[in-house]
Amino acid sequence: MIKKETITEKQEKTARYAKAMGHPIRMYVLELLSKQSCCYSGDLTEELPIVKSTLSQHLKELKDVGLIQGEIEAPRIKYCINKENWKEAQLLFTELFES
Amino acid sequence: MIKKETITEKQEKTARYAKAMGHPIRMYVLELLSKQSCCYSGDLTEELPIVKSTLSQHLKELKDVGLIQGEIEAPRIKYCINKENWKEAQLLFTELFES
DNA sequence: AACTTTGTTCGGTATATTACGAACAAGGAA
DNA sequence: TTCCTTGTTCGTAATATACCGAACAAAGTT
Repeated sequence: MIKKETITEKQEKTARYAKAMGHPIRMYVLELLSKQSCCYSGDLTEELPIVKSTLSQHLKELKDVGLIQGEIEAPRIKYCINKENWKEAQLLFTELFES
Repeated sequence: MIKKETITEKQEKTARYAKAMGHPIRMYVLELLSKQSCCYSGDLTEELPIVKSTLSQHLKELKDVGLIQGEIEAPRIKYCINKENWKEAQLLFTELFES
């Protein structure tokens, strides 16, 4: 965490979102969920060249940063975009690119 | 590098840009350059809480991914946005968030 | 209760990232 | 030529990331 007021909270937040998006697997999941409303991680394990434990870690990262959310639908978990934060990220990136 | 056609080239590229943007220092530099047309890294060293060698590494990363470019203006180097790639990144992120 | 399915956590390993200071290179100024 | 300024590269260290397989936990099925 940078502590010198040169860097704004906004920049920190944008960077945090960008970092979470900075991996092909996570980018894939985000794009999928942004078009498809929801998915189950079992589906992802089949499509993606990684084992479930690794996928779980990537999903956790996306959850931790707030870009997705999971809802238990036993025995599976349904993932979707966290619309509020997704919108925030969209705004942050739009502002960045338009300035 | 993921090699299983699930993940598209576009997603790989977007993730690559996102990763480069995924650090507060680099985000700061990008935002500055996107509004200000150019800057010199000496200015950045004064504003930012890092030493010049660390800054040099961050700038190299942004250069390597193609988001900025440097022009020698001895004895300094003038940095600006690489407009072509910046536009590409903008497009990729816009598409991602709008889909 | 025993089994199955689904996903997380743990332990371990390999590689990448971030950071610093020292040393080096390039070029202008004295 | 000898400084000085600027920025890169090198060596090093601490921490983070990415990945796997095995073990574990939760909850529905048989």
